[in-house]
Amino acid sequence: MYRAMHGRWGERRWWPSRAGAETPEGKLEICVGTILTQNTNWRNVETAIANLLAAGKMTVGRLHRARPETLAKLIRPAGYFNVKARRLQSFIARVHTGFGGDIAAFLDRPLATLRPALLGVNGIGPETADSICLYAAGLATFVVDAYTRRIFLRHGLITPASADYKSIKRLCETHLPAEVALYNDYHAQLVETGKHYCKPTARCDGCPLASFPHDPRA
DNA sequence: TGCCAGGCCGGGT
DNA sequence: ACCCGGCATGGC
Repeated sequence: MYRAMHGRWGERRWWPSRAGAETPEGKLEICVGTILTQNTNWRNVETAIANLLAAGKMTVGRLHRARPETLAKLIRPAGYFNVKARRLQSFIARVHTGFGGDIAAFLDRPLATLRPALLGVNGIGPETADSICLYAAGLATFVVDAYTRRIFLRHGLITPASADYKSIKRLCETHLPAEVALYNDYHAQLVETGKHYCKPTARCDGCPLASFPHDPRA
């Protein structure tokens, strides 16, 4: 299924997009993006990120010191701007107080400690935590999202009873080599495929996965 | 015109 | 352990 999707869309080259995941600025931008894109179209998130950059707020220090209302105004296009302003600052607070604002140091930990630390931040759930671990920290952890669940359900790889986050994640990680580059692109492929062909209303026609057994109504 | 978007939290059963 | 309402803008 991965080869079919990759053949259709090509390498997705998700994060890092702009600054590069090697630089602290790039890592921070990825973390901010993961929070802003919660249940939100990436297009809107790009506008919000551009606003933060233009306002010179895309640093740990500036995000930490900014008033919530100021932040909310800048990230308005991303929706849920009040909750996201708070979530952004609760994340930044950990980086600021625990690691002197050094985002690279904050991320430079094994999965076994970084992931729980992220889950302890109010506003960071399993998907956002895994996205930060995979895309910003470069750790091999599989990211599960609504499209992953929907596609796997339609293809009978999971059942409604086994469709919880942890089960789907485990399924992927036990059947795939634990490679960062693969996990990175695989998640992106699922999202791209889902956006075009696996919305709540069934439109499987032309889907790169159409030749695999599936039930559009599932 | 609705429906949907790269979720998560808090309060209630 | 689930279930649900709330959060909100912008594009197709």
